[in-house]
Amino acid sequence: MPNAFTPQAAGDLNYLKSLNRSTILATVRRHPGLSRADIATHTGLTKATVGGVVQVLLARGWLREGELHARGGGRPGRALYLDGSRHFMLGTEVGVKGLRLVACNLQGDVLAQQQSEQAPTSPEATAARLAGMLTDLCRSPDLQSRTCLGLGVALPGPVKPDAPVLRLAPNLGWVDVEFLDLLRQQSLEIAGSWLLDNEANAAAFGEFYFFDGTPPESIAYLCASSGIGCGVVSGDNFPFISRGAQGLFGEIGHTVLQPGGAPCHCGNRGCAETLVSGWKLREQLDVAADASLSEALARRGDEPRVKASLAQAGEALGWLLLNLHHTLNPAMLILGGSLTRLGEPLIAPALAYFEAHQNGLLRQPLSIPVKVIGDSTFTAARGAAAEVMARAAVEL
Amino acid sequence: MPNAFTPQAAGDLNYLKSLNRSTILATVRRHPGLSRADIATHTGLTKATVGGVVQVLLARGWLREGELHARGGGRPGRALYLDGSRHFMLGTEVGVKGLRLVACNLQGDVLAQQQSEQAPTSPEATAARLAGMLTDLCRSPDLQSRTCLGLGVALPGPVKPDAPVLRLAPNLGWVDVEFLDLLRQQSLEIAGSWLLDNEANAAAFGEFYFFDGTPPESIAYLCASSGIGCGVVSGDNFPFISRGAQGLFGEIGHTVLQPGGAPCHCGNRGCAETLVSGWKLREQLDVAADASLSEALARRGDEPRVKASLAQAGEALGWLLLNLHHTLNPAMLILGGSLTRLGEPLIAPALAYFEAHQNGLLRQPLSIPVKVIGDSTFTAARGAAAEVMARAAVEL
DNA sequence: GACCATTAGTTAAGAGAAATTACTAAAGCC
DNA sequence: GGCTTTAGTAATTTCTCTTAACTAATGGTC
Repeated sequence: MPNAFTPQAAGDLNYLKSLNRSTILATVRRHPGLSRADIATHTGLTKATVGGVVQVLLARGWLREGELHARGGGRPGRALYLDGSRHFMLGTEVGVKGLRLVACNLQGDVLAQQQSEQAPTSPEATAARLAGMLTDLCRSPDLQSRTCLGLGVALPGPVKPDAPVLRLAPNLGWVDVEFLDLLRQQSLEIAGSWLLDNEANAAAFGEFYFFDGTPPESIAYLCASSGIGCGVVSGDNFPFISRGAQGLFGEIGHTVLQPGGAPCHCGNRGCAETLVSGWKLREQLDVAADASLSEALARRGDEPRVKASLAQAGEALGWLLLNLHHTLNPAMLILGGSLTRLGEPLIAPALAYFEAHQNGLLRQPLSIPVKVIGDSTFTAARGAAAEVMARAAVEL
Repeated sequence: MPNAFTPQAAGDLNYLKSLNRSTILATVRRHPGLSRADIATHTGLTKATVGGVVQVLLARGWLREGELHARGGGRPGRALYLDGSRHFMLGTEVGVKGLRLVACNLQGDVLAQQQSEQAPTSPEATAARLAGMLTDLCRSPDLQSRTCLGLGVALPGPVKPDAPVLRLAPNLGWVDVEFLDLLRQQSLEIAGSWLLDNEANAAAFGEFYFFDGTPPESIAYLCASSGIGCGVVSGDNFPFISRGAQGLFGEIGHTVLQPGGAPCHCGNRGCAETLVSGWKLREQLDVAADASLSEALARRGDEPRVKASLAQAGEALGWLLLNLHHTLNPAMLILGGSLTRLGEPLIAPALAYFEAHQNGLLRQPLSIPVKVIGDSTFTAARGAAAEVMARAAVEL
């Protein structure tokens, strides 16, 4: 797929340097413990080049040297790891139901987290509240000795592909919000670069960037909560987020599955969200907007009506997974969002539908793995932090 | 979206040079008649760099100098154009109904074309037949004074993303065919690099690469013929084809629109192809496999059954366009493939459906242009030739 | 018509990055 | 201890882009 990190106009030597630095960093990220020599063979760069870049990264606290490991004869190589002790990135998610904040180190470990279950109101008030929580979070003892690389904000709606502007968050009622500017007016003292992204994109990016082990060629993260969104990330050394012309890539909640079906808030009928989404389940099962959907349905799990609704919604979710796969063909599907907390009654039929229908395109099993994140409370926030790290690596 | 031209492992100076050369070439391609100075301001490169690259491109016959154009005072700039007279690329499409061949110059003009309406049989026999036709085509007088940059072959099925192997062409009955190897055994004398791609990808690439005027940020080409496929191309200077993990990106013909609907040859039920596709229309309207669908239906255009079928299929096509848009958000949609020859009875309802439903995601008109290619006989073949040119530009 | 301002394009020198080569460092093996 | 092997560094070379100076060509002005 495309590449996140292509020079807009043309390339100078600076770009080349940045490219190689990011490549080396990505190699260590994916294969912790490699030596300089390993990196050289792995990336195709020469020992000398790798050595130079590694020196810079060590000096800046992005890498640390580990133990020696001998391999038969010869001088043993010095293992290299991401240094998780010198920096941190802030990530936040402004969700329909509340705010989530995390601070991560370079390895993706969460150093501190915080959440508020109070639903956002206006953009301005939310920015003020978020600023307060961020200030609190930054007081965590574990962060004091570290350098901040920046702040990422995830929002539940499409974001302009070329500017940090939220275009529309239907479930918040926000339109064309330049949220970072509102935050800046709060005179926050947060160093580094700030960025804004859609929650599904951020979550997808985080799952890809901080993947345990060698990440797949690409992933699609399906975010099922109040609405249904999807983020796609791919790319070897520069994870790339597919955004589309207007930032609407992955707005699969409004793909039409039943022409003439139930009306959707987008104006059409029979959108995917009218079959499976938080707002639809609440409507169908009479759960109040301020109550927790998962708790309410857990209590009422034995009601036939609840069972049937969840099974039906689950099947629709599987249907969406299938169409997503046949359209984007990601190497891995990840299912997250608050709806995964509804558990087996929803997830099992979704996976069953997908498993039963995914083959056929090549007349052989495709076996695309589907990973379900049971608790994705901080997934998008952590992903926003990952985006900050990726940008910092380029600008280093 | 991602970027076609990212170094797999790491970047050397060679890569940088190639990057800038391609950028400059892309600038001339998109804005014929620019001077060196214009290119410099346009790309951000310096006059010196541009001058050097242009000299090389002139020497190799990729560019030609045109007239002077004065702009007020000062020395007038020398217009630069792609040189359409020194090279050519060969492109072929192995279609379900026959073979199509074109030779293009650097500007995308078709210098020679040829087609055979005889359906392909085995891969080996088809390679032999194609080789003969290619040899014929290369005898065209207009090609004699030119250098061949290579050969591109488009096939109706998914191709491995990292190797020139056709994985499956259901409508040809081919499985895992290394078609370029079969062609090589024909001892063809065609210089340059050879490549293989899916027909929708090739067509999409060609429409993007040889776009008249400044191309949109990205395009999705929906190919409606025997089956339904889709190709997506994006990227500024290095048009990138989205391929997915297994080369199945854009296999939207098998997205499920009606669970439990009519059976599809892929094994599932209710795939998009069961609602709109060449094979479905033939089945529905009793058109023999060896007859021309468009001619048969043109004759029978007044039958209510034909009208109803086409209207229904057209609406399904619009539905597909809509879901494609909401999933990929391309800046432009192009509708091609042999089914567009069925004309208004099919196309009008498709466009009407799309127009009526495309808005809503941002609460404002999205106005994604939809371009219909009435006769796309040589579109995929020309696109394959475009891919050859793009590769040659990188390897130059 | 000489001169100047302005823009286009080339040439030459300088800076930066990676490749090549040669070297030092540190281990195992004999 | 010496040899072999591999890791990492240092010096040199090569390549590319940039900077700056220069030449080229035009229009405008006195």
